[in-house]
Amino acid sequence: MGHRLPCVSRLLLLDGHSLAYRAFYALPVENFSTTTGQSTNAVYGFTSMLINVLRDEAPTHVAVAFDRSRQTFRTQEYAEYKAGRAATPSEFVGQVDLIKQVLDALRITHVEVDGYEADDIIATLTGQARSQGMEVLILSGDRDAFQLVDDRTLLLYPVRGVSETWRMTPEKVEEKYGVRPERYSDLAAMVGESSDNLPGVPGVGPKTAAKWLAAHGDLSGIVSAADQLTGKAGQALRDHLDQVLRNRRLNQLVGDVPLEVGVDDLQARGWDREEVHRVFDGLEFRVLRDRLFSTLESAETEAEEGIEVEGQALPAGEVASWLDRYAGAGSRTAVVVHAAPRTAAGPGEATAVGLAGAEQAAFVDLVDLGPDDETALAGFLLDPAREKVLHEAKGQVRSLEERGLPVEGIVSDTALAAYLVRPDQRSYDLADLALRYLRRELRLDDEPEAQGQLELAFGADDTAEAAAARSAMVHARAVHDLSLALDTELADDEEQALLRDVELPLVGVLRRMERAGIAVDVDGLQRLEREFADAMTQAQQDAWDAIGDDTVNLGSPKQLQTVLFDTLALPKTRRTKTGYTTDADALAGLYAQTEHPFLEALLRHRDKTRLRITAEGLIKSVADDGRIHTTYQQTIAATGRLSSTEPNLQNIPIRTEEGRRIREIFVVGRDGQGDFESLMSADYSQIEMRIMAHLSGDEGLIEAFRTGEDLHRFVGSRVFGVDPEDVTLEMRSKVKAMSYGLAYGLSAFGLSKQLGISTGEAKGLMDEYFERFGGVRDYLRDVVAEARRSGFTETILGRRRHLPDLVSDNRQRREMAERMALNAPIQGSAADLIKVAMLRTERGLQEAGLRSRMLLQVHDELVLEVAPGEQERVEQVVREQMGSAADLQVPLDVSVGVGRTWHDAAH
DNA sequence: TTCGGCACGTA
DNA sequence: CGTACGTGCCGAAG
Repeated sequence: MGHRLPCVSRLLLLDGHSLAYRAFYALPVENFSTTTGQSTNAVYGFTSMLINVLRDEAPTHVAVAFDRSRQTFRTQEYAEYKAGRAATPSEFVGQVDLIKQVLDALRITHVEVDGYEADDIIATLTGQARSQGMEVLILSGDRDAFQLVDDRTLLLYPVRGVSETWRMTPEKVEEKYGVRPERYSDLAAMVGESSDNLPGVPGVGPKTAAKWLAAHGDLSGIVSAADQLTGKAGQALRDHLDQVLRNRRLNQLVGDVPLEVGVDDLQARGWDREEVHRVFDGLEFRVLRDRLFSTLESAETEAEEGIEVEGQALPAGEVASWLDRYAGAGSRTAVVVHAAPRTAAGPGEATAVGLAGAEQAAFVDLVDLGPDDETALAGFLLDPAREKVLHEAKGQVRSLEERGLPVEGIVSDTALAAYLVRPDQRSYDLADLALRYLRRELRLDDEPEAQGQLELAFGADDTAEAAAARSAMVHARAVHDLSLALDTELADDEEQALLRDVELPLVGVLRRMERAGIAVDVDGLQRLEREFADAMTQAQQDAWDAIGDDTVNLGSPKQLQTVLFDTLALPKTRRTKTGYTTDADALAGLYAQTEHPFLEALLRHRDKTRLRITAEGLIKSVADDGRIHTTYQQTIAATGRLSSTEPNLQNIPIRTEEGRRIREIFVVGRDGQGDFESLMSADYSQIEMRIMAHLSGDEGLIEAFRTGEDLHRFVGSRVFGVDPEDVTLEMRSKVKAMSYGLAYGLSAFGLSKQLGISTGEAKGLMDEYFERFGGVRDYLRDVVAEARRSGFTETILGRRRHLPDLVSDNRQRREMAERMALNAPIQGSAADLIKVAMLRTERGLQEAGLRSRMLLQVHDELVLEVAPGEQERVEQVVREQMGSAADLQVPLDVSVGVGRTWHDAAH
């Protein structure tokens, strides 16, 4: 795709020292060291740049030039050349040798010559390459290299860290400095170069120098005309003429350095895989090694081709024999479903399936399926011994079930597997996965490559049916091959087990929960919606009255800003990208300062609007059975949590009394067998804090949970040094905010903001906390350090999240990744636990022969519908199964409530 | 019509 | 300058 074909030889030259220095100062040294204490930030940054340029530019020849010593002809002429530089930092020492080891492993030539600088070597090789008609790319952070740029010699000049370079063409040099590249050294001689300790002419900057060069051609022209130069700058030049000419001699690169290698010796060779592993292991560069292998190996592979598939649309009566021959027990068969479009009445019913085994694919039309074929297909789908793989199995199975074809024996879901491999992708689209893991294009329809053998099966008469069959079989082939490829991509046995024992079985649980839905008191909901709407209108009128303007749209932040900060001239709030925030926090702050009635009405309007919209959305979601059926997304949240959509039932209000009223309309309902008795809500108390106690092994926190005392009271007594009974409500709430904040990477600043206290007080609070709970402090520090080393975080069940930004040279991104690394094991382990709890609870209910069923999951809470007479037994199952989902160093506390509505079941 | 930004609900 | 989500509205872009 991106890389060029090597018709013309392309030589890539790197300035090893300047790039290593760039990297050293761009990446925080404290974040890059091996367990033995060797600093590696310069090696990391250099190697990262090297990989990027190899990937993006696909050179045919490569060399890296290094300075050998500071003694060169330049220091002989001018002792102060490059003097005044700070001594080489001790952490940098030794990294250049490590870089050379990396280069050796990659079989990239590096060159250094006594008495010359890297730039001179680069100039010499550039000259040789140009005379042979090669294109040249130079990657250097030294501006002296600008003089080498021409229409076939491009300079990649790093800006901002190690991830961004400017492509310096002659035009770009001229745009930046006002002169062509061949005149850049003349300009630099006058302007000076502080990094080389070459002083410029006082009062002469790039603008003046460029103007003179434009007028007089080059530096010698300027020298000849020096007497005619006007102004102070002209006089200054005359006064410093010797210095300018000396600068010019020094910044002239040497084009004839005696070298032992020639351009032909620099041809890119295959790299030494074993040596790469050895060197990268020693450097503890796991992320970078992955990147190296994936970028360089993909460049080596052939251009992507389409999916090849062999198969046919099965004629009537042939389904059984095809299945026996190509989809027997012990082999793996991909199933891809074509479904009718989803309607208001329900999900789309399956109309056809594509199948693919190891060898052959097939297409089965379900619309006019004969009884024998139906039996054969149904038997195959239901047989757990005949292993099936699907992509996004939940929806596919749902369509098949609608068609009366239940499925058992699913051994992989390619979307779920890909999610476990890389949990923070935006989508797991089949075509994307095929490209990424199979390096195959998932082409459809008129692409001849995808047709292949299929032409034979359908002949020239390419009907719509044939196209559908082809598409289904190509997809099935992709799913089959992907499922094998993804098996090997899963990091280890633990992740395989996570897929097999947790995520895959959960698909069925979620499907049943979605199908069950939750009953709704529609009349009550409509009354509520009206009530909120009326209150909203009233609030709007009050707000308009307060400012004497009934044209302002209170829902428009832009118009609100005009009212607040122009018309009312209130104090400015926190900045956003487009202006000043009007969020509830800021408005409340303004109200506290000014008590302006508009603010009160506006906040009330916000509240009521929100509630009305929530109620309205729920009304729209009620299905014909009087219930709301959410959809759970299993591959969205990078931490491993589920999410809920259409509608989202994981963000139903609970914090305010008014909001809680919405929970009253979620009520106990009935199914085909009759009425249920109640709703039951069971949640883990302080699950994330318990996981933090477990993962950190902090004795204080573990004791807190084992004593069974109120957690925040216990922690408060330690932090404030008082007896538990003397912990005031204020102390408790501060400690509570801090405890939860810690799991998100909260800073003292953030804590102070939230609690409305000074940063100093917040800092003191955190220090005191960490003093008392040192295990937590150590854990939070170590978890980030470990993730930085390995490149990923891990949960209790081995769910990984990769965080390459932990080594970003961009501070914002790096610190964001650090907070993610801190939070992911905690939030993710909690997600692991509740998923296990769901599996066990469903199995427990089933084994106990109970009709009661699970309806909702809200991260740490399960909502169940309890059948008459089953309450006690259901509670026992739920407590037991949720409580034993994992064996932690602290008990898992489950609290249970029961009631007619979700609100009443809260506790 | 599409999309980014804002605001806000939950754990 | 606290993590993870989904949704609705506005207003600028198309």
